Amino acid sequence: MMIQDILSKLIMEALNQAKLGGKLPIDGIPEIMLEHPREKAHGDWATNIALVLASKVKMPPRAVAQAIVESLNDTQGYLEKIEIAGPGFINFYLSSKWLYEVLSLIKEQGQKFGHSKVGADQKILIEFVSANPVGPMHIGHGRWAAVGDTLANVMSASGYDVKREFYVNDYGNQMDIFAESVAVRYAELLGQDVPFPEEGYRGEYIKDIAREIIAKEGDKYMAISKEDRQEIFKERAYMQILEHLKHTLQGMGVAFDFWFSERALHELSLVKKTIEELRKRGYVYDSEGAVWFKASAFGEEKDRVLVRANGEPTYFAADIAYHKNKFGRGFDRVINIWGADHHGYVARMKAAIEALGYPPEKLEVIIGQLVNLLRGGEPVRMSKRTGEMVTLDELLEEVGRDATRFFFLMRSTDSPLDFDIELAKEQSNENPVYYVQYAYARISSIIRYAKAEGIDLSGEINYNRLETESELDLIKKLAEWPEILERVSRQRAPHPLTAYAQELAAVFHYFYTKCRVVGEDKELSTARMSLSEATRAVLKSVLNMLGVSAPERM
RNA sequence: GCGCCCGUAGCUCAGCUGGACAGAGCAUCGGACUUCUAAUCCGAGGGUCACAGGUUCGAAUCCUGUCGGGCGUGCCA
Repeated sequence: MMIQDILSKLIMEALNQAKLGGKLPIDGIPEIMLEHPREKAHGDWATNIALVLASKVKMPPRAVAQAIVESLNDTQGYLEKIEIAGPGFINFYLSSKWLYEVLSLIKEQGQKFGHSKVGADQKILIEFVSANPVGPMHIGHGRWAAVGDTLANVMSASGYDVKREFYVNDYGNQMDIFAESVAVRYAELLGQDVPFPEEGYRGEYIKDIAREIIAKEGDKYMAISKEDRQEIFKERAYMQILEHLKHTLQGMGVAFDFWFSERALHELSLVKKTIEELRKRGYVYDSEGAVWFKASAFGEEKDRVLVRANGEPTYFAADIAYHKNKFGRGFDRVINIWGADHHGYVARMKAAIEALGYPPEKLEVIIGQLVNLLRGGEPVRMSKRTGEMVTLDELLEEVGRDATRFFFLMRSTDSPLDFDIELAKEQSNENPVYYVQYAYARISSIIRYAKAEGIDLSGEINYNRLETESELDLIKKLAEWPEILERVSRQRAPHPLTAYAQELAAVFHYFYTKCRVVGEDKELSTARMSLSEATRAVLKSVLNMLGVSAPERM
């Protein structure tokens, strides 16, 4: 049971007690809000309950607070002190007894500390990245890879049953253009003069694919028809890109549970069937030779095309079928991570889901703002037209996985991210990744030393020897970890993790300068060693969630 | 035009369902290594929370409007 729950239960009991004693004429009990005060001088936890109740019971807030405090009965001795402060806040100061219990809990649970069952085994599907299989991943994909993977890590720790999925858009027009691009480069390399398609993919990698075909099989494909050539090249190039995507994701430390092919939807007629179902439900009509979805029935500004006049279904139609399939697979919630350039698509997708009879809130879409790549403060230009861009592979190569992931996870997804390559590469104090990793390496070093000096934690540990401010602050920071995990899960936003990692590292570094772990006093050394071990376990958990390595030495 | 996101210290950004004198990192300035990792620590300066109204006992946070930036507004994906 987390300390908030304990406190909130105590307050609730106090309210009932005060009511029975005639001190507070309340009807119901409002939700009890507890927070960490900004100021350390205001205690470890505070509640505004008296301020909330004051107007209802027509009493001055401080008098309400007084009545509550008088009725509060801390039987377990978790509280050191309770104060009424300011306009009527009640401030709680935790006793070290509770802090020591946190330490023994961490010792017992190790890296499982902070894990919970708030997710209640709800089945969650997180779909992210889903880069088109027509080229290498770009920087923006990297952000979604990091965010999606870390969110999945945290939600799993919070008791959700989470699966990661990559939707492969391996169908339709873009694949044809992709194939044509390869075919044209192939012909070009063999000395033919053919015009490059207007919308073609101009990246150098297209030429590489063509070169490889030539190297392996020469010019034999010039003998067959253009159509056959493109069909063969499409499959080859697709497979190659898909392998490449998997390789890049591996470099990011991301492993998907499922790779879902758009083609499969079409091959199994699921797109057609979904449109038919929508039609049966009365949300489809024909007009101007096309088939339309009545999005306007769900408050959308206009209706959307499902099947074009040329008979080809739209991407949207396939995506509806895809989402129907997701729910059909039994997921309670479906989370999609999309770039801001797709946000106009959210409402219509939700409309479609509603039209199919699913509650639209079962689909959660995280809209992430885009990434700006900088190098030493200067924007790096990228152009889809010329195919000139910095790929995620290059970034990983240059910056490394740890810094890449950490930087991608540092900001709220609501904020556009400035990713400065030079900064991320810098192995200096400007770089928060190393700051956190250094703390980990430092703890590891201390623990190695302590073990060598014969300190061991197998016997009784007298936690009450930990009594200075820097020690207690460190324990309090460790105690926050479950709150962070819960918050990240609830808000579906991983960026508090990096902030916490930095805070925990900072509190540890401070403890390190104030307290010597290994010393003459065996009992004290053991207690501090145990505190170090606890910090190491939690820091390791944080880094694991982030997908950043925890080096034993630096 | 309309929709979504954003506007907080010199820079990059936190600020959870409104709460007590607005936070962090970097940068700047000044200190700390005979002791378990100085990739560290301590201290200082630095803000009309874009602007104007409103709701509230209380607003960076909620509502309305204005200005500024990003993205979107396809029978593209």
